[in-house]
Formats: sequence, structure tokens, C-alpha cells
Amino acid sequence: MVNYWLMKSEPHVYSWAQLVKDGSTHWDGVRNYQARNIMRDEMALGDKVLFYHSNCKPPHVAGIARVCREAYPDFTAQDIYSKYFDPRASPDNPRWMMVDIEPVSELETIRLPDLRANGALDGMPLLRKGQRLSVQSVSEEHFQIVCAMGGISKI
DNA sequence: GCCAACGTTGGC
DNA sequence: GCCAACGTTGGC
Repeated sequence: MVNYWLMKSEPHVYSWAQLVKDGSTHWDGVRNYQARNIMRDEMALGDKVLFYHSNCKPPHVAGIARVCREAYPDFTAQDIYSKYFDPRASPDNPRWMMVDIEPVSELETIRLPDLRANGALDGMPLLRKGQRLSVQSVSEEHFQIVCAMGGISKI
């Protein structure tokens, strides 16, 4: 069974264009337990992902990606030179996990205000006030609606 | 740049 | 285990 997710990235840190250029990437730097648990326990190979650009004007969904490797230790937590270094992480207890994703399809930019304006997306976690989770669930229905808004009819 | 919302830390 | 203080996220 395929599940659907949304992953946030600040475009000046790691953008959709960079993902396309790289072909795939490891989703390092998640330091929130809820987001980690989703990646560790729920994300499976082939799951679809809305790639969301946060902290930019306007915030928007930029593309569709896919999980191409399931959870494994986020090695940046054990790299003292990484800004994501966590002294509590060790080989025995890596503490933080990541998945790999790869691009599937570019979307016409879907701005947050347009998502908010679409009543069919009522209840989407992303649109809840104060929602900060960087990895979050999306229902299949909402996922398909967003794809349609971005010019992709069926994925 | 502001600040509301939320998560984490650590003293007690 | 509570909760105040603090740090971060991210829309605006």
C-alpha cells in the first residue's frame, strides 16, 4: 500500500531544483521526534511525497517525490563537523533517522494561499494554524487534489 | 523583523 | 511528573 506525505524544505537550504539535479537525496537533519517516528515507522519504499518549500514567499509545493530508501541512521548526527551534530547519538543509538527520496514529477507551483483557498483541502494538516511538523501525512484524496492543482491529473 | 505556536530542557 | 524558561519554526 502506498502512503502519502509532505516534506518541508527551505529552498535556500535544499530546493526541489537541487533534488532534480542530484537525482536523489538523503533527508538529513530532521531533529523532531514526531517527524523521525514517521520516517522510521511509517514511510515505505514507493510512498509519494509532496515536496514543499517553506520559509519563502510565498511558501509552495514544488514537486512530487518518492521514497527510494527506507529509514536508516542519519549519519550527520554523529558528525562533529555537521550543524546537525547531536552528542547523544552513537553507532549503538543513532537516535535520528532519515530516508532517501527521488523526484517523480515537477508541478506547476502551488502557493500556500491557493491551497488555503481550496475548500476541498479543508482539514489538511499543513493548513492548520501553528503546524510546524516538517514531515507530515497527507490523505490520498488531498494528495490527488494538490497534484491536480499542479497540473498532474493522476499519479 | 515580528511573533504565535509548539517542542525541548531541566530544576524542583 | 510538573511546568517555567527557552529555542525553533515558519507564516505573515
